[in-house]
Amino acid sequence: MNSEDKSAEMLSYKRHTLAHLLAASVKELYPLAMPTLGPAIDNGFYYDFDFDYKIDADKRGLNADDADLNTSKKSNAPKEDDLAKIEKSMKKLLATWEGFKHLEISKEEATEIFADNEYKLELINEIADKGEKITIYYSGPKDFDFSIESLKSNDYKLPTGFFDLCRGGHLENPSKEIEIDSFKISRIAGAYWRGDEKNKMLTRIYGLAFNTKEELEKYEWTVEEAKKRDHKKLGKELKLFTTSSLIGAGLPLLQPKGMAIRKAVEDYLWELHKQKGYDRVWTPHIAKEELYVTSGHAAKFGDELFRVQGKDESFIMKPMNCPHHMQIFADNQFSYRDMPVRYFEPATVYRDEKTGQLAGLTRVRSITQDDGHLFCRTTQIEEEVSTIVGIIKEFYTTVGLMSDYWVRLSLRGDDKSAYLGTDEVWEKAEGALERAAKENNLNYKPVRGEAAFYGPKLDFMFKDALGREWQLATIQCDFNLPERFDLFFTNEKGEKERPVVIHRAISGSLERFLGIIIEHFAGAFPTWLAPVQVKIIPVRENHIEHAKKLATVLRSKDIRVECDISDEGFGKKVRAAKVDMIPYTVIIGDKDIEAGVVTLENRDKGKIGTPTQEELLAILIEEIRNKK
RNA sequence: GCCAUCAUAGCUUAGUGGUAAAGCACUUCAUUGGUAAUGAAGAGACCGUGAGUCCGAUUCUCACUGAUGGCUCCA
Repeated sequence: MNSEDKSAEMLSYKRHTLAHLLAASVKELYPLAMPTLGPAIDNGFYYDFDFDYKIDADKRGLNADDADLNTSKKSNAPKEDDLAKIEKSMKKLLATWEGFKHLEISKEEATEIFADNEYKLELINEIADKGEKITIYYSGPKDFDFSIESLKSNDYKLPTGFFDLCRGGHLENPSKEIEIDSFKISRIAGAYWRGDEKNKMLTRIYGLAFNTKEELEKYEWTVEEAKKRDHKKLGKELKLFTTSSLIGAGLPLLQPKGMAIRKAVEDYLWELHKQKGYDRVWTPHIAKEELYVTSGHAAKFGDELFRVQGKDESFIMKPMNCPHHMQIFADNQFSYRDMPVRYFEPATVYRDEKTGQLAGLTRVRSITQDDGHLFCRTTQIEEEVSTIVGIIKEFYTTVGLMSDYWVRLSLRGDDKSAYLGTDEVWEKAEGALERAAKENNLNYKPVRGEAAFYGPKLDFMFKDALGREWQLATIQCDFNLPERFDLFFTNEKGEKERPVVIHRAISGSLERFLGIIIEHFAGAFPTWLAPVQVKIIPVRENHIEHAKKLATVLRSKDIRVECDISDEGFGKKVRAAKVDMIPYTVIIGDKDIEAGVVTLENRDKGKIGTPTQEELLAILIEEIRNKK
């Protein structure tokens, strides 16, 4: 083990130790709380408790008042205000924790010790079933000692410390090894037992922990910085999008400035596709349920479908575009000479996501996919996939996200019966995808068993400013839909041949993509994406006419321009342009008008020079065309 | 959906059991200013919606709506 791994391991030990300390403090402050699980995590630790555990007072050695408290309807869980108290208690307790001791016990002994804790019992059974050793870790002062008998008669707390069912991995002497200000309790949240919403919701207390106080502060600073570029905050400040409680949760509205960015992305996407043989199509937003029964989406999306009741018929808001595109294909009599057939449509679909899952632009109920489907022969998969990979690389290189990505090549698992399609088709498709990934030098990882039941796929993962990983672009082979809709074309022999469908999306969803690039650029968009590309500032009121004329000329060249005609001081107008992070500022005053030029400045480069109108146009048009 | 926190003017926030304050933005007037906020005045809020407690609620309680964070990185 190298030193880096070693120190990472020590940090994880420290975090795990703190999880125990948290549980011990909570048991002191809330004797009725039932500890469940508490691991070390990326930035610290957490511990889940059941604060409303129905108990048998006698069994747990508690008095009747405590038991009564536990039967009241109101939750006994601590509130956010109580976290400081818990943290304080932890810091006090830490000084007495000089070590850990452990004891290996039998399943029977463990069952007896944790008889009143159904969560621990579940774990004990699992451990025993796996044939692993059951161990109890006890922490406290140096000269402590404990026996199985003492554990049986106590509720986690022993006179000198705290014990828990645990597999180990702690610091040897917490009181010496943990800097008191290098951890803190950060927040409280609900969490289902084992993450399954069918289970009871527990109360999770999160803590942050790092090697030193400085590292903890650095982490908190990073989080603060990340918040500053949060797309929800910037979207509001820069007037990119808004929401309305009258319209509903998860249904964002794009302001003109947000739409300008989206349009630039959309146009670029189409530009990349139209030269590769794609055709634009358009499909309505609702369809009969039958369509989705045939496609299988009705079963898959279930209660996520929005239903629309007409006078006599009922419809469904489309959750996917694929079935619609299948119908467009089916309307034709294609020959093998026509293949591949490629459709492209940035189309909005609707899914009734759980309200708690909705967030800003990244998780919404109206999703515009830059969707495309192509129909081809198995022999054409590789070339088509390669073309799409090329588009993806070009697109993400342009927006500057290509530097931190990886691609998951999702392949069929061992149980072949779980997948649709013949071995031959799967092998061809998987091989084609992998070759396309290789040829294009993608940083890809094959993952067995990750494929959809209908075919293998390539998923592109990119990281945003907050370090969160987003699955954006995707290329999926589909052997299912052509089957379900009985699609075919005529081959060389005059026979019906089933095409393979390839689903592809480059940005994933335009809403989510907008959110991600807002954070990626922290609002300072490159010129081609900027909602306002040029701000014209007349120095005095009598320069407004010149400014407006120039604005008209720029606008006629499709340059997004704003003219500051407010009656404010010059300095304030300059500041406003900077605050809005507008790429180019053009200043027009007496000096400029006399010389027949303008003063041009750039957000990043500062003053550029004094070009003539023609020169200005050339500079801007060149930059926008090159997507800078 | 569930847990926690929150909701006051367009935005950011202060405040109170007796119907509210400030900054920015906005409007008007003065100012004609060459690189990050000219000055003054004005207008703007039934304090998210609905109910309850109270003589009286924006403030306390409940419900609803919406926002934010969290909901297996496993003993």
